[in-house]
Formats: sequence, structure tokens, C-alpha cells
Amino acid sequence: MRAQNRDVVYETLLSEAELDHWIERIEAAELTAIDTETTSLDEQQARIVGISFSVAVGNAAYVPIAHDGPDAPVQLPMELVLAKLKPWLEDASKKKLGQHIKYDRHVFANHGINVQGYAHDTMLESYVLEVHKPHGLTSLADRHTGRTGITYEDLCGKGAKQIPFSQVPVEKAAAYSCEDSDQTLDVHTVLWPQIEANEKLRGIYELEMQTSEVLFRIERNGVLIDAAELARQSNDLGTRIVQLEKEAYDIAGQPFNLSSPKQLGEIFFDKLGMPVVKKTATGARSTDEEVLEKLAEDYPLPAKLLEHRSLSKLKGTYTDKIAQLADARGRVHTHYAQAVAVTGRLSSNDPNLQNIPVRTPEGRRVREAFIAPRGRVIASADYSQIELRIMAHISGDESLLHAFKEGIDVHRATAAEVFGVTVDQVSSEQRRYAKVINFGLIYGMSSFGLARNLGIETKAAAAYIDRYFQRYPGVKQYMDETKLQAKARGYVETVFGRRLYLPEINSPNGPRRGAAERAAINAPMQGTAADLIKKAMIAVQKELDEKKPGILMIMQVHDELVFELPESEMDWVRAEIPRMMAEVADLKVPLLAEVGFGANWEKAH
DNA sequence: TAAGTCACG
DNA sequence: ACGTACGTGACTTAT
Repeated sequence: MRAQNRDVVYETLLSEAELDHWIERIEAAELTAIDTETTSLDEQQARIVGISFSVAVGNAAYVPIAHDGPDAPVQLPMELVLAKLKPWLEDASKKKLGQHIKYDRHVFANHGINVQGYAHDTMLESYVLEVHKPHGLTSLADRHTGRTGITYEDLCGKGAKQIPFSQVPVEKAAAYSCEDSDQTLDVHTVLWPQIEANEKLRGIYELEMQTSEVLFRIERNGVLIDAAELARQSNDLGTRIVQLEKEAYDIAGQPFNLSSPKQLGEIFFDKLGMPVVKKTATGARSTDEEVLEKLAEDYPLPAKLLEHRSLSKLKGTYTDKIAQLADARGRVHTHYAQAVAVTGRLSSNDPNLQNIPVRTPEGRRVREAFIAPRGRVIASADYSQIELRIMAHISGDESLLHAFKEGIDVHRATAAEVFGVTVDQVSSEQRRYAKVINFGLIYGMSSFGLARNLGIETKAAAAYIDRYFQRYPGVKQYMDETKLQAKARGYVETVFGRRLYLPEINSPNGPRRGAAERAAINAPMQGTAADLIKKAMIAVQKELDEKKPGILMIMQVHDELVFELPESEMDWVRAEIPRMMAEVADLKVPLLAEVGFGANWEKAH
């Protein structure tokens, strides 16, 4: 068979003898690329349709197992194939690689196989080397080997006409799957030497590989959901939403779709003559929360909209949706994307468990539906002020380091400096201002941004910032140097050497360049925090595996780890988890993690 | 599919 | 003079 870009030898294994022969080859191989073809993109649901292996670039084999199309040949029985492969798959000394191995781990786990010996993941290699570029195999093969190939859409179509992989003709499936394994190996031969040659990147890559396995464990665990509680909340919210709609129609003098910003704009600005407060990016008249708050000072309708918006959000995104995603045991399994965020953070999807409401009492109730089974409890452990501590470490600013070393409330300390009072004299308003300033600094704020956030004059905000930088000159120096470094090298680094590229740092486009400059300031802090919690996850999971198999890690929310544990293990968790989280790195400031317990996530917070 | 909005750290 | 706080994902409407 001839592939598009080069000579390749791809085999389809239909007999036991052929399979045995290939098992000999992968047993003897130094490194084997694996790719699974499945019934579903949902990793918890997916069942194997076929498996391919590659042990040398240009050479691969496909084992069709569950093709059921009209002309599908007789295939080796699933139980036989998996039984023959299982010893090799579970042998840690047989090194394997893949593209997005977390997915394949799930797929094999769905068949009772716990794969050991995954040494490389081309997706993570790319993420470590070129975080700002795409990490799909098609992109990687194109960029690094110049090869193209059969796409999934070529094979299965798209949209309503898409067919399941199991109905793809075996010869086509074999060519596709072999190509994926082959290209994975090919891409690896290009990327791995680049990582291997750089000690820091090697460390980050190792961190990512180990994180991948921990994420697999977390995803597999899932979190138990109280579906009845969510249903009750949905009901309550529904009643209130309907009532608010009625009230809004009365005030507007006509019915309209409260969820349509366009219709809203017509009612607000044309019919009722409200002033336009600000425009959206595309020039439309904005009706976002900030605008509605402002208009609510003079008109009755915006307040109704605000409440309607927040309740609709809760119902539509959370109380109606989360239980739908629960499995037969009532647990929901999010997916953590490990190669999406350009700062090194994770992201969570289907469902996103990293944006469950917490800031309002009503929203927080959603967390009451994240529960532990009988006899068990939820624990939440989070880092305190992690990004500010990292700012203190990186900048080396004496005053900031001092505040953290002495365990002083950092916002209070900032307020004392900026407002020229003693720490004891700081008013709650001053502390609130200082908190906004501290957050703003992490984001590379301007005086304009600070002014808008505090609702004060830009000049006053500029004065606060000046004052801050006088008091914390190390922070000022860090920010200036970081920008210069970003411009010179095109990237900045975390404390542990993760590279964060900023392609637009020297853009002639002012606003774009400005955004890249702010990102340059923020990225080392956000990225180092991401590195730290990944280190903590690895250390904690290792300890749990060795000593406490009954304690499950079930969620990560950037600076927080959530666990489900037997009530009898609360003392252990209270002592050990924060300790391990704090000890993952020895920075110029102490790290602090705090833990809470409860029958549900809300109470554990 | 894009735009607008809003949930989180 | 310009635009203006970092990073995500999901939902709804409108095209």
C-alpha cells in the first residue's frame, strides 16, 4: 500500500498468526506507538473498534476488532486480542507512546486494561515546546514531518451524515489508524530530541507526563451529584424566572425575549430611551452586567434583567445540565484539557467543573449538589494567595517577601503601604482597594483599568499605582524586566522553566502589543501556580496510592484540590494534604494551603 | 458559526 | 491619540 507522502508498509491483522507475529515485534521494540479507534469521543463510554501499532517510522499494523459494516471481514474476537495484548500493555518495561494518551488510557481502562509504560505523548511534547501552536496530530505531522494524511472526516463524514468508525471499511480504517500511529512515532522522533536537549523543558515535560496520569485518575473517579437537589433548585429557579419575565413585560409594555441582547437593546435604547453606556467589540450597544448596573440607578427594568440573567445562567448552565451528565452511579466525569491554556493551566469541559458558582449565595447552592456517598466526606484544599506569593518570589521585593514571611494579611499590608497608615489602622475600605490593586497587578493593569474597577478617577488610580511602585520597587522592576525579556526572546518563563510564548509582543498593532505585554506580566505568575499545583497533584496521588487508596482526588480548580474520603481519614487529610501542597517547592516565601471538610463541596469550602 | 454574556481562578 | 486587567468554557440568539 502507498500512502500520500512516502513509502509505507501498513498491515491489517486478521489471523491469530499475524497478531502473534506483531506481538513479537512490539515485545522486542524499544518504543511502540499506539492508537485506538473507538465507538465514541466520550472517553468514559468509548469501546475499542480497532488498535494500531507502529514500531518504526513508515511501518504499522492495524488490528480490526469490532468493525460491523456491511462488508466487514471476519475479525479476531475482541477477548482474544485483548487477552493477548494485555500482558504487554500492562508491562511497565515495554515503552509506549501516543498522541493524547489520556484518552487511550480511558479506552483501555473501559476494557479492564490498566496500561503501564507510557513514556511519551506527542501532544504534550508539542505543548511543552510550542504552547501557542495547535497540538492536534494533523497539525503536528504537517509542521514537523511535512506529512498529510487521511482525515477523520474523509473516513466518517461529518454532521448528520457521519457514520460510526465501526462501519468504516476495514482497509480504509487500517490505513487511517496505521497512519496515526506511524505519524505519532514520526513526530516524536522530531520533538523528543528538542526536549531532551533542554534540561528545563525536560523537567516540565516530565511534569506534564505525570500530570496526565493523575488527571486520568481524577476523571475516572468523577464526583457524586445529588440530582434531586439540582432538580429542586431548577424548579425554584424556573418559577422565579417566569415571574421576572412577567414583571419585565409589564415594565416594557410588551413581551420580548429577555435572553436576546438585540431585542433588549431595542427595548432599552429605542423604546425606553435609555442612554448607551458602552459599545461592544463590534460596535453594538452593550447590555452587559456593568451597563445594567449603571442603568438600574435610573430605570426599573435593568434590575429585573440582572436578576433574570443570573437566574437563567444558574438554571441553564448548572442546575439543568450537570445531572444530565452523570453516569449510572450518579457521578459526573469532567475532562481536563491539558494542552489548551497557554499559561500551563488546565481547563475543564463537559461539564466545566472549574466554573461552578461560588460568589453569590444563590449560585453557591449548586455546590451543595456535589456530594460524598454515605460514610464519606468532601475535602477541599486550596493554596492561599498563590499568585501573589509567586510575585513576591519572582520579584524578590523585600516588602512583599516580608509580609508573607511574617504571615501578615497581604491586602492589609498593601493598604498600609499605599495609604501610609499602620497595618492596624487600615480600614475595610482601604483593604478592599488594596485587594483590587493586588489583583490588578497580577493582570498587568493600567490606571484606566484600576479606575474603572474601583469606580474612581483615572488620575486617582494612577496615584495609587505610583504609590504602590514606590513602596514595592522590586515589583516595578520585575514588571519592566519581564516585558523587556518577552520582547527580546519572544517568550517568558515560569519559575520551573515552562516557556510561555507571546507571538504578538512586538506587534506594530498597539492594542495587540499591549495585550501581549500584560500577558507577559501575568503568565509567569499564573504559569508558576499551574506548575506548583501539578507538582502537588503528583505528590499527593503518589502518597494516596502508597498509603490511602480509599481517598480519591476528584477535582482540580486551579488553586484548589478536591477529595472524597472516608470520614475516618479526615485527620490524616487535615494534616497531610496541606503539608504536601506547601512542600512541593522551596520558594523565597512559604506556601500555605488550607483544607476544609463537609458533606458537600459548599460546606467543605 | 459568531457575537454577546457570564460562570470560575 | 489609542485602548485599556490575565486565563478559561458554556449557553443563547441571530445569521
